[in-house]
Parts: sequence; structure tokens; C-alpha cells
Amino acid sequence: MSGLAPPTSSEAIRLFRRRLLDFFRERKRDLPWREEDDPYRILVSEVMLQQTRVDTVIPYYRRWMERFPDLESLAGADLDEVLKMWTGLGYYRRARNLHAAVRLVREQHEGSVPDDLEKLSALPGVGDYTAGAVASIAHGVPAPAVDGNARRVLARLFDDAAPTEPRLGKWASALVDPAAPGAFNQAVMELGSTICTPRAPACSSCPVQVHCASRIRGTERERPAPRRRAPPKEMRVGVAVLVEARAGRRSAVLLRRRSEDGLLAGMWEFPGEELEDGEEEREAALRAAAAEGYSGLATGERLDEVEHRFSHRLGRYRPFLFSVSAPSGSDELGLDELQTGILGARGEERSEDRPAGAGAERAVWIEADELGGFPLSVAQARIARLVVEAVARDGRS
DNA sequence: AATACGGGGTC
DNA sequence: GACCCAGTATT
Repeated sequence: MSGLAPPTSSEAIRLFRRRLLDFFRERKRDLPWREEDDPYRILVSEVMLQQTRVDTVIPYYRRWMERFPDLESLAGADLDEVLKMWTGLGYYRRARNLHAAVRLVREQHEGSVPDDLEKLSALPGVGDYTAGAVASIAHGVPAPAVDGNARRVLARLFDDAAPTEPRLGKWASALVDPAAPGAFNQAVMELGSTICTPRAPACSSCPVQVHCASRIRGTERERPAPRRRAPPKEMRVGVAVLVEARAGRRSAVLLRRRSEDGLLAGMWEFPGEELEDGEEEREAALRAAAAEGYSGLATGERLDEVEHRFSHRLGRYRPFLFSVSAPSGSDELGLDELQTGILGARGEERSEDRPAGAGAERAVWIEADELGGFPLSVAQARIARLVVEAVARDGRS
């Protein structure tokens, strides 16, 4: 009976696979995307799971499948609605790429998610991991799928403090069970997220502990070595909340769409500009207002700062409330078209009913209670809350 | 090889 | 507060 570590001989590999697959069969969690084998659904789950924990993804996945139950429904949807469904999940580029990917599958692969690694990797937002995961889980292709869990598990099995991508790929390719690649890859990840955890691995419960070089040497807590990361850069933003107080009607505020590139691409926001050297918050906010065509504004009411921590940035947003008079023709300004274009969330009309092109609006006036219908980042949603409170306050006084 | 890209859970 | 999560694309 040999449980030689690490699993390199063909006999050790056979044992390793059996132990891991037994573990998975007995201990796997019930996850929504494990109830089905539709490749579209597997693709969606894998994209959502990129850099995102299982528990975070579950509610988003369920909502997504109610709204976009099949590839065709997603391919036919508006980008704004797709972004809205993604709001709060982060890495919004994923939503844009997924939308583009299913359209590409519809046009070039007759609506069927491809099964070979090369075609999968050619889809936007599908890298080595996701290609391997979809190929193995949805199509039974014996491909490796090395995510953060697998990386940690492999680093410990082979007791390597800083495994490179090529080495990880080589190990994973040798280990993956050709008879059950999907189950095997999921088993490695399941092991990593439930037993072989980063800080305090439960080695005594591990089904493959006899194969683990780190376990044998007692180095499991130091494998792999932590990745050093750059400290977050501070970003100060002056935000212009433009409010149009209209007699006999509720106040309207201006929202604009961010650039298609960079941070929070394509999401909506209150106009804001990052402070330049030596600039005051209010000056930056006024610049933002001017960029939307509003200059010569009165001082404006300064609201509380909103601080938001991204992985790589520390954002400090300072909102100012500016009263502006109606822009010409503002009463009709895009409101109806945009609302229907954006929001399924408002539950009124479908995007297909929306006039063509309306979704391309770059800025729109909306009433304060409609802010919830737009794809706003967490930081912008917090600003929105302050705005709603301030407008309600002013309305009463 | 390093950096940009969200948000949130955990110790 | 540090770390890291079922990573990808760009430079």
C-alpha cells in the first residue's frame, strides 16, 4: 500500500484520483450550477466565480437564470440590463465580456458553447482556467483547470512555495482524471475551499494527505507563499450632484455613463472628476458639472464624504449638491426611453420594446427614487443614498 | 513579470 | 488590517 507523496508514479496518481473523487462524491456541496449540465449555465457560473466566492455568487446566479435562462435570452438582452444584473458583483468587465461571448457563440458556433480549449479561450473573458473548467465540466474534456484553490492544493502536494503557471499546468494535466475530468477538477477546488484552506488547513481530514509533500514536511502553512501586492492608490473625487427642483414635480438628478474602458466601465454615476494636484474637492466637482454643460453654479451643499476601498484603490468621493434650472427640453429628456432601456429592475417594460438606440444615451435626468434602477457601483449607490436623504430633507424644509 | 480591475468574507 | 477569493487582459 503506497501513498507516496507527491503523486508522480502512475500508481500513486491512480490512488490519488480515487481518493479525491470519493471525497467529492461524498462531500460535495449542493450548488445551483451543479444541478444541471447546460454548458451555457456552466459558463455563466464559471465567469461569475472568477475571483468571487461561491457564497457571494449563489444569489446572483439564481437571479441571472431567472432573467436569462438560456444563451439566446442573454444574447438578445441590452448591455444596460446585463450590467444591472451584475451590479454589486464587481469586475464589471466580466459582464460585458460574457454578453459579447454569448453573442459570438450565437453567431459563430450556432448557439452551442464550444468544447475545445482553443475556441473557448477565444471568447472574451475566457482565460485558461475558465476554458478548462467549461471544457471539463460541461463537455467531459480532460483539460486542467487551475484556479486559486487548485494552485494552493498543488503547491502543497508538491511543496512548492512559488509555483509558476507552466508548472501548475503540467501537474494539473498529469493528475486530471480522463474518465471524470469535470468531477476531478471540481474535487480539487472543493478540497481547496473546504479542507486545504489558506491559513489553517484541516490536514487530518484531508483525503489525500498521504500524497502531500507539505503535510509530510510540515510546511503546509507556508505553501504557497503569499503574493505581495501593491498598496492601494488614493483617489479623491469631487462629485457634482446636479438637482433640478421643479415646481409641482419631484426633483430630478443627472446621471451619466462611465467610459467603456477602465474602472467601472460602462456603469452609471454622478458626474465626478478626480482631483488634480492642488485642487479642492469643490473645484473638481465644478469641473465635472461643466463637462456636462453646467457652469457658473452657486456654491452648492457639501455632503458627507463617501470612502470606498477597492482592492487596488482607496476612493474618497466628496459630493456637492448643485441646484440647476431646467435644461432646454429637459422635461422629455430621455427619461422614458432610458428607464425602459435600463430597467427590467423597475419591472415595467422589456428592452425589446425600447426605441432602438435609446440605450446609447450618455447622460440622463431621472427622479431621485429611480436611482435604484440603474447599474451603480457600490460607492455610487452610497452617494445616491446621501442624495436621496438630502433631497428629502430640503423638500421638507 | 507586473499591473488594472470590485467587492466582500475571514481571521 | 491583511489576505484572498472557482481570473483575465494588457503592457
